[in-house]
Amino acid sequence: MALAVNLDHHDGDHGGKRERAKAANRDAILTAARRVFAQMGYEAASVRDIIRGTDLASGTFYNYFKSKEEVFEALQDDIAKRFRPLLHDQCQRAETFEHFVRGSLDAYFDFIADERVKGHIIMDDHDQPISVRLDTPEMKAVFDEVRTQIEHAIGRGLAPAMDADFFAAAAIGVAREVGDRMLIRGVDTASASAFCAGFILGGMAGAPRLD
Amino acid sequence: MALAVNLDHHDGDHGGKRERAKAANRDAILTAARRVFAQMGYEAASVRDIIRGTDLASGTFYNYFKSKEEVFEALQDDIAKRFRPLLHDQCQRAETFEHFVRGSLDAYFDFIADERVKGHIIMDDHDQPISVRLDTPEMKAVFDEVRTQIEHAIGRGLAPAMDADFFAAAAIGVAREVGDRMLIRGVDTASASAFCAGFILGGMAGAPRLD
Amino acid sequence: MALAVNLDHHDGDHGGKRERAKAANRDAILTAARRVFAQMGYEAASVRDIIRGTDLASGTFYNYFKSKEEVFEALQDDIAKRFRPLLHDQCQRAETFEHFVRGSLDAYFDFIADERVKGHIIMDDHDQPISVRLDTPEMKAVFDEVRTQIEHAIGRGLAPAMDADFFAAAAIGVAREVGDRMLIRGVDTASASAFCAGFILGGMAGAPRLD
Amino acid sequence: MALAVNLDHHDGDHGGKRERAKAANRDAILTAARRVFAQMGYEAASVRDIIRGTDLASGTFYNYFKSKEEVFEALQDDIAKRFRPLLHDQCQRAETFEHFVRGSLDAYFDFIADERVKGHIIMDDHDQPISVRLDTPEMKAVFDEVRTQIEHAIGRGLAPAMDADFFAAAAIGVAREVGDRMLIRGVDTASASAFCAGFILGGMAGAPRLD
DNA sequence: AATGAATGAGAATTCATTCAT
DNA sequence: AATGAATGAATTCTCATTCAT
Repeated sequence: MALAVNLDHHDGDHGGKRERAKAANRDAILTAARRVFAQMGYEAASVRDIIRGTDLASGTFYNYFKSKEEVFEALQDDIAKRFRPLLHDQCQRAETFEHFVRGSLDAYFDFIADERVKGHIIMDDHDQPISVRLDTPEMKAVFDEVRTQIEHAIGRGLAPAMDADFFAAAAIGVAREVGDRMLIRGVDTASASAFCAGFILGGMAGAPRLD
Repeated sequence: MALAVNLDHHDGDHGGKRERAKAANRDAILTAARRVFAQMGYEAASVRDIIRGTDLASGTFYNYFKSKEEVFEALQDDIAKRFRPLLHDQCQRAETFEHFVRGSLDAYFDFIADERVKGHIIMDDHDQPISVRLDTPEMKAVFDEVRTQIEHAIGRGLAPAMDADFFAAAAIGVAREVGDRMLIRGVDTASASAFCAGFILGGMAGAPRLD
Repeated sequence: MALAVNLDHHDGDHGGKRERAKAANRDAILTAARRVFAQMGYEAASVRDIIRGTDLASGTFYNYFKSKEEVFEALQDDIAKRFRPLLHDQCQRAETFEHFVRGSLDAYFDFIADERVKGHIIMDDHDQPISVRLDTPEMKAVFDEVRTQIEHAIGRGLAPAMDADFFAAAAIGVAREVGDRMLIRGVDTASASAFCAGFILGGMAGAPRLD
Repeated sequence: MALAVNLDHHDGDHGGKRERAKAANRDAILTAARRVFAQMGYEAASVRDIIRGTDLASGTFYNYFKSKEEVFEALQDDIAKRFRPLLHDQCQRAETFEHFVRGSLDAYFDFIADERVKGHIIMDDHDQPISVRLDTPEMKAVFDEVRTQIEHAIGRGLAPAMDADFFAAAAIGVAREVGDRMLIRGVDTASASAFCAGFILGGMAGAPRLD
């Protein structure tokens, strides 16, 4: 009689080959999707484009994601998970609004430079960097995060009484466009961040007050 | 059904009906394209969608444009032609950089408000305004125009010695994002323009100098 | 000056090549669908199977029908249009229920024999006739028609007081199964019809009365 | 997840757990298949649908059956095994053809009512009963069984000299269609059976004689 | 020049089946 | 024997583009 505990070896095989293969495939899809979205933009990209960027068969995509949208969301989560702590740290330490702004900008520019280094920002046919796509899950997630933090900071009274909504929009606009320029001109996070910080803090001083 | 302008077949009157019909058909396509791009976005829109928004037959499209891309470019030209004079007037009159900035912003916000009034900005399912699509030929053309003028102005020495490229990027970023917000919150060009002017001029003051 | 009435030659070109080609294509699709449904059954058949049975390109199917369902309905209409007059004539002339039954059965067996002669009933690999498929648009339409007429006749009091619903079901069941058998054994409409008439009229006599 | 019956791996006990587990898995597949076929119809059902209705993994299906077709056949056998004794009992006891007919019809209507009670007959979206699917292994098997018995009975001379083939077809047609109606109207096996018995016996009397 | 049907490549998705574990 | 991920063929449908009329 079999008294040995019957370990069902098929169950939670978390360190096994199967599990590792699954994780690898999921990663392969996400990586391909990141590249494809960056190259073609989210709208233009098709599920086929994503799987073509992979060794996997077409049907395999659907073992992991139901649609392009779901990959998009997974990427957003991914980015948000990586960026949020960076930003959060900066915010925690900030005692003045200037610290907050500079810290956030440093986090942002470091993040996009890092993304690029990881190859997530792609060169075009003439070896020019394709500027960061605005319609990419990456950027959506980052900007949402930033907007939230800015509004939060303004809510805490770190900044003067002004139109918080417009202010957040303006600050994001500055960082986004300057970041874009920076990637085109060549990565120099320090000067880009410094420029933006000066601009945004100056802008804050110059913007109309609410009474 | 032949709803297209009906042509006589007997002559070659180049300044006559035929020419006018051609212009009318071209216009019909451009108008439909504008609406379709605004509603679905450039990527999602198909040539079919454009001709469906027209009384013309599908084949007729190709008598006027080779592809969706070509329509896009034609629209950009179109917009640029309408926006450039507005902007140019402002620039001509400007004696100080502040005048130039305020004038340009007024021109910009008036332009996007006007675009919206013309129905080019669409309400979504919940009757919320869909913010101006950034991936629209309209907006691409406008930003290019603005960038050119800003760089030109900085080149003429109207502004202090600073990173002109970053400055143009920052100013565009501010106008773009705040314009977007404004359309969501409700059109109020005066206050949006004032906010941006204050912000950008303040930003200029705060941004790092070049030595 | 062109005073001639400008006939738009693109409009209702009902006798032209275009129109003839359209009608021919539509017919080709319907014919192929008929064959495919008869061979594989409606459920098993795919749109691809239908277009493969045709010289047309895959996309062309969708110029004529939105789906397999729509072809099915077109075929049903088709059949109903051809069978209804036959049945109707029989019904008009019938003065007794027996006449009605015999006339309807004659019409039915003639119809299915005719369908078969037209090649709509297919031989299998061993050259055996594939019995008429019950799940074919043809047969659905015919049975609906028959059921309607039977219920109508019973409603007019041509038959004794009995369960009209069951009676119609029974009569259809007899005709359907015997027709099926006949096609397998070899077409002999006279004896099949005579058998069914005798059976159904006897069945009517033997079926329980309603009080 | 391993929900399948958990096997010991250490022995070859052919009458033991392993065998019982195998039978249980086979049963689980058959039960799921029965439900799925009844709900979606044989053609529309996929192997995936069947295994989804099971705790088993997809690959396990192929340890028991090679295809959907094989499950179909197994179900037919299954049904035939359950229905044949019922029908056989009736036949054994029958001393007259009338007894045989009534007994068989009772067996048939009891069988389909029973099938329905077991939940094998499904309600549609409007809570109307979906009539017994004719394309189900259940029904195929039942009709084959009935046909065999009828032909056998006629062969034994219990009925007058008539076209046995057509007679069997007619009787089956009546039972099938009336059974279908009954399920739609509401189960009342006694009256459905009585109607069919009267109809078929009357039909037999009325059908043309062979000389 | 305008028409609109035909074309066939391509996209999203599902599914039967295999096979390493 | 059971598992379930991977596979790639098959299916439905759309679309840009061509071309005979």
